[in-house]
Amino acid sequence: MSFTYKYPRPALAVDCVIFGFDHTQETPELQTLCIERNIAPFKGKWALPGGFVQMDETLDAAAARELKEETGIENVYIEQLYTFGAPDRDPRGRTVSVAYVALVNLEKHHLDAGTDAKSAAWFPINKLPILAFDHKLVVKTAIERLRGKVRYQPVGFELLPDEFTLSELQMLYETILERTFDKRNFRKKIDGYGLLIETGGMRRGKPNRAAKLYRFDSKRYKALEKHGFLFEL
Amino acid sequence: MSFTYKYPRPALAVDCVIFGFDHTQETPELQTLCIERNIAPFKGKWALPGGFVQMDETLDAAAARELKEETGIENVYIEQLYTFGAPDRDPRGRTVSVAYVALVNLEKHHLDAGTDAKSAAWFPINKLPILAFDHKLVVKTAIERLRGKVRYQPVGFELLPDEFTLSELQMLYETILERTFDKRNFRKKIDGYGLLIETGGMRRGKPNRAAKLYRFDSKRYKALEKHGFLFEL
DNA sequence: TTAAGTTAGTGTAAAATTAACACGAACAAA
DNA sequence: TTTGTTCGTGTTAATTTTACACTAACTTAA
Repeated sequence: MSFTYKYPRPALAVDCVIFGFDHTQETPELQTLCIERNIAPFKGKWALPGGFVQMDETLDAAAARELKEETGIENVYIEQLYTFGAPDRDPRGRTVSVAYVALVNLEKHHLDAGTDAKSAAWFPINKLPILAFDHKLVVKTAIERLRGKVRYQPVGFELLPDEFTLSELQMLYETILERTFDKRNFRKKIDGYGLLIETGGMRRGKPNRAAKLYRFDSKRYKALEKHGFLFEL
Repeated sequence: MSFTYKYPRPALAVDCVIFGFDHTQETPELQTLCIERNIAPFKGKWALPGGFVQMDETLDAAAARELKEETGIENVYIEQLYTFGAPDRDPRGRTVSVAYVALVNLEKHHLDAGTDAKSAAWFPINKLPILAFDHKLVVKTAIERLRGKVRYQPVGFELLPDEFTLSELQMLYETILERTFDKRNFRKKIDGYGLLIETGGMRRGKPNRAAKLYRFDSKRYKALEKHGFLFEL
């Protein structure tokens, strides 16, 4: 390969902020998956899963690969967040990191599925440990992005199981946005978008009235999206 | 410097989508500044201003530096957009580019101010020339970001001169969002935010009634922003 | 089997916001 | 002084958002 630009280059990494939500908890919290580093720098400290970009893969592919390698998670919603490039953010030398956000349902993604899972753990976003590098800033940026995004794009469903109840959906939004919604108004609004399909199933097992299960109609959303459809919560 | 990661690294560049708006035109269009490349690859083709990131500068600094070097523009609004990393996007070899968006007022930023200005030109976003690399995609992404952002954050003012009329402001929003607003409703809404200050000056010179000049109260906006203030158009 | 406890599911009315709409005032040029 | 053009201003109807309470359905324990 002939490349005219031969000056020193920063190393290029990807890091993933993985948001997990457990709809089975009474008072669920938004959680983030962290990895305990077993090499220097920051050996023994918690950090976001991530690693270096290879020469022949896209950034998205690198993020998906690292996600799978370090946590066992794959086939989930993932999108680019922001690129962090402070010259001193990695003590080993100049490293620029393209951060990604992934959304998963906690029930589906048990940690024991991961290759390297012993050193991984979920932390509620309000009780994060001290993180390596500038990962605290990365998580903060990711939370802001999620809060902004969830209001005008129906990505919240990515945090729920395929089938969910309306109460679970409401709880999810209340958790992310740190506010409450009126139950009837919330249902009216969601109903108005026509994006949920009753599956016919019911959520049973708790000592109260069973709740109908729904799934998100992503086909219909994609069709509407093209014609300038606006989701807003 | 001891750096444990010694594998091949992508080159790292920054590119700038500079949006310019000329409020003096009768039917203004949003424009983008392009540079005619004088080196291979894509020699003689139009491209976004940009260049490689140096080892000791932040990404923001690299974007600001390239902006100044290639266009003479400095001290303007600039923010990171997205990072493009398709393996084949640069024929010289793997190059990842962190794209930025800058907003300027066309009247203020004449091209002759730039060092290298002879090869730079503004193009209306609907009449862009064929662009080098994946810069068409970069511009498309930038337009989408601008359209989304302008509606819930008062960044539009960056495209106007310091003092502007309400009609100019309305025309700006109509141009960006490709829709019209009712004059009285638009003014009512803008007025409601209390973010404009009458400067006392008037825009004269046209054969019609003179218009009051305003400036954006960025101090007040910053103060309100902290307490969860919402701008929305 | 029945009672107690808990969450699911549903409608209406008031308040707030948004949308529609027209004309006299002010200025420059002819 | 007339003409052409943009500036600046309120009200009403329509729509959207908010506030609010009870019965239904299920499980568990008595």
